[in-house]
Amino acid sequence: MSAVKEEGTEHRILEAAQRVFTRKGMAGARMQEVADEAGINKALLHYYFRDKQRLFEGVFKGGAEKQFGCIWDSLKGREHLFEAIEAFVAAYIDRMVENPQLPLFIANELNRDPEGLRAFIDRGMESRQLFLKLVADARERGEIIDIDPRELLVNIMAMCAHPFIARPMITHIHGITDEAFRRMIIKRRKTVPEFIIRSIRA
Amino acid sequence: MSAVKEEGTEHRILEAAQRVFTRKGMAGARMQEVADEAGINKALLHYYFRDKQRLFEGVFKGGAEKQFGCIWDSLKGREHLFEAIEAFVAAYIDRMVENPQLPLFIANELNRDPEGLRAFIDRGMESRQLFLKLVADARERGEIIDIDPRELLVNIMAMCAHPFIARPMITHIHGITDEAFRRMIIKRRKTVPEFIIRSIRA
DNA sequence: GTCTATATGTAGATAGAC
DNA sequence: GTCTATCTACATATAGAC
Repeated sequence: MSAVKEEGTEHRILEAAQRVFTRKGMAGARMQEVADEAGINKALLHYYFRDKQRLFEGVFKGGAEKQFGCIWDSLKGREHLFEAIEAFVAAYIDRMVENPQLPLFIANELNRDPEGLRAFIDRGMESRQLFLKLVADARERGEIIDIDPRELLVNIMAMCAHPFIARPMITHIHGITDEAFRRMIIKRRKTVPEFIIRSIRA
Repeated sequence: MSAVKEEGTEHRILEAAQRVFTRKGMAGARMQEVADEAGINKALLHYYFRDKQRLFEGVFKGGAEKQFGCIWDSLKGREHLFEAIEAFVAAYIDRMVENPQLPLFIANELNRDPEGLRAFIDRGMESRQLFLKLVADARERGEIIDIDPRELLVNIMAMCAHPFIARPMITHIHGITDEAFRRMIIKRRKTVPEFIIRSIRA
């Protein structure tokens, strides 16, 4: 029983911490709130994760890093640019739907400590190379116009991530409910790749 | 001299506070840091702005709200969609260049307290209406394809704001310097409207 | 492994001299 | 208007019982 319980508690802590950290950010998060949400007390938090920084890293390694990793992985093995874009956008949006606070959380922590999360970013390097190659190939075949591939990647990620980052602004200014927002996001799995490909097709 | 000095100090405080708040967010910002950066001490901060919350509001009213306001204003008086998009993107990027931390700051505070900043968002309502009308007109004239105008607006804002929000990620993953980043942003004043218009042109 | 109680540090805010 | 010194509150972290 003890082994099971240990895993169970640690897991509950990590899930609670992920929620609190992504809601409030590193600075705004309270250990007490994490403890409450995990159904334990503060002391036990420190028992499992010596201090706040290590708890944060525990969340990041297990959660955010893995989620973003599998977005990049969606590019692996693709041979055609358009197909790669569709897969990437779908993977990106699906992960964000699972954890809508993630993009803002990442943006904040990357801004707070750019060096600390270098390993996280580096995970995407290989896929970035593949993406650049797919763009170059498509360009050579005359399928797309001449465009800076780095800018293209920025645009793609912008259209995937931004709705989640600016969600309160979007729902308010367009006067839509959370449910309507969700439907809009689902639609974007299709409309975003279309939007991008229309723009770059030769 | 005293009147001048009062204005001078209050102004220096607001500028310092804007920098610290946008760097660290509301929760992460320290009154001490604001005081240091303004070249005064904490007590004087509280003399000018009773507490942290009011200091925050002082910064927001005078700075962020005004800056975003003039982005929306760039749409006023436009009669053609493409021209409006070009003006909007240029205004958006120019304001962000002046204050690169602003988008992340806004995103955070909107997320923290959606109701509190309602007035801020509402400032854009009028221009939003105009934008929707310009899209409808262009659609009627058969100049653009059939697209959800709200999604279009989301895409435009995404491409303007996201580079600033994800800046550490972009510079690191593409291995570019801050100077190269700046050049990329300047280029985007032109390339983003082109990208968008290519995508929606009938 | 989990709790209660407590120590320690720090940030926001005030008092009061000049 | 500006400062030094101080109070208070709260968050992180630890000690120690069970």
